[in-house]
Amino acid sequence: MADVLEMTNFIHDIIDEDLETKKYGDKDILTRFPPEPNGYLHIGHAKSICLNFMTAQKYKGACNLRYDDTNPVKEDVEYIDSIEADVRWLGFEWKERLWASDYFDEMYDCAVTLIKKGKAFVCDFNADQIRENRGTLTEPGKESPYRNRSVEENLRLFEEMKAGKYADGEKVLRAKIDMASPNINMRDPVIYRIAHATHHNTGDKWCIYPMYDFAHPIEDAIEGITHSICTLEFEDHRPLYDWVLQEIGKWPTPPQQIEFARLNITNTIMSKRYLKALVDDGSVEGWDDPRMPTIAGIRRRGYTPEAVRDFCERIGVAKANSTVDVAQLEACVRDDLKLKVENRNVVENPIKVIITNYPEGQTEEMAIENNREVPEMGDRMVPFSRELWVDGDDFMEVPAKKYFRLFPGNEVRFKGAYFLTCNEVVKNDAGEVVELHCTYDPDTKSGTEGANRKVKGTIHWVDAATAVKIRIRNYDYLMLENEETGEMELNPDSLVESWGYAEPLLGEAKPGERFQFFRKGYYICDELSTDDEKVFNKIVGLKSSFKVKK
RNA sequence: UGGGGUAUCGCCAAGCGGUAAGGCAAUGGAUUCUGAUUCCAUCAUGCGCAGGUUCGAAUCCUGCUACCCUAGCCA
Repeated sequence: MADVLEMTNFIHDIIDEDLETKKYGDKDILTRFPPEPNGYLHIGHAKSICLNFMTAQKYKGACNLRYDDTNPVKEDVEYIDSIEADVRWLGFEWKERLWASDYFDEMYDCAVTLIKKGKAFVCDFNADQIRENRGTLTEPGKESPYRNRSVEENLRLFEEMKAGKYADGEKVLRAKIDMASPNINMRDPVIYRIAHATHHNTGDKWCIYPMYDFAHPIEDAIEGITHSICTLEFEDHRPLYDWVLQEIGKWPTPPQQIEFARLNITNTIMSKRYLKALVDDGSVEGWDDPRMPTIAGIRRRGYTPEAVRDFCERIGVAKANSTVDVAQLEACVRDDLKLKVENRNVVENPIKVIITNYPEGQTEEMAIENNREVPEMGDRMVPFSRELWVDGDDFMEVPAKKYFRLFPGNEVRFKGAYFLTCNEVVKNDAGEVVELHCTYDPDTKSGTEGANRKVKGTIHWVDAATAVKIRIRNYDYLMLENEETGEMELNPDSLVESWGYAEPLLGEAKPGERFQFFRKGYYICDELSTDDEKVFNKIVGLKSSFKVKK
């Protein structure tokens, strides 16, 4: 775990001050996580979830889960289940689960209030006309000719909009603020639009729907949110957020919006749109493909919620745009897994080892610790006999510099067993190494005096007679940064399937179980596993200062 | 070109006028029945740039520069 006493950030500073000045009286801190139900949550959302829920926890307050479902044409209930599962998986429980659409009545009343105050008007402009009159970044906009309609007329027209008298786009309700404002969001923004669409929650009750800028502050205020935390791009919207609440005037201590920088990670694309494209064109196997940065994906990949939470704490919260090195995430995963997970012997690209001086037909049960760092995990018994498999990476006919595993004439320790010396290399017609003839030193059995002799290399092995064949899905980054262009590109080698031999115990692995494959990395038994074939996903590799050059 | 933000080690990030935390990465070394882990050590006379104020500035002032957001009836 990160060696941090207590994570704080600038948002906590703001809250501390608000508490000090009793800005919200004796009210508890209340935050909210407000996803729009239009896709799967990703690791970027995890940052927001952790921020909102952990901040609430820190101040002994609470956090609501609220679906921001104000646009019926873009949203779908199919995402609801995954969103809730993801938040819960991360280890958080919301105070209330709410829908923005439940406030449609109240929002309508708020709009009427604005109209009555002369702060909102019905505009007959279409989208193009509104854009043409909005002005530019440097030039002020022009006021709509409908801007000065009487309160009575506006009331009547808005009522008619609600009643379905007009087609989509025919009229909108606009806030009457300032067409000359340097902040374009304040140039009479649209706050209600007409959309004859069936809403997943309210059905056909409404044909007018509030815009985000109008709806969100009201949603927050109704729930009594104290701190409405969102991402940086909404900074320019804050004056409008405050304006809406101020003008409606129903809430004496309105919530305040605070913005922070969204998460970017190297070799990772966070765009929902892009991720959806990968799913749709078959580049990945689905939203929960273990290579995806979605929460569903990293869960299936074998990452733990503890690791993700730790990551979110370690990276901090600030307002500077940044891109976190993916190694930071991986470090969190390794840190969490290393003390939780048992070791297993697995070999890939296997090479047969025959111990020429070991009695035929004999088998010994070798005790091997499950996790050297955690003795409480105990030992397991692994069969050892005359014929074994070793990993293709653990033998080099011509050893590289500083290579101290198996090569002709070299003696190495077979983890938990004996010292073996490679004497003879047997190749097939194609010149590939298929078999190694070795001799073992009977006086070096693990746990005995003779095993204390120093030897440079220790490798793992699998008993050939009892080996279990498994399928291994080795993952690399889905996206890679092109070194020349800096652009992110799909990595064609993001999934490399292989097979290997495993010690017998692994044949009983259950989906979801995680292991460290000795010397290789962390793996999780995938959902695809059957009794006949076990499938393992690579979670993350071990750090290694030695790479075999092939 | 208006407005709003942000600039501290390769990557995150503390710092809020008293002389640059921490994490990741990297490097060197020790231990090791995983080249893992663990452990020790190294890693910004420097805080976008240039001036100024001050006994003292990453922190205050002035002027620049770079990057991000912003002209949806999306959120």
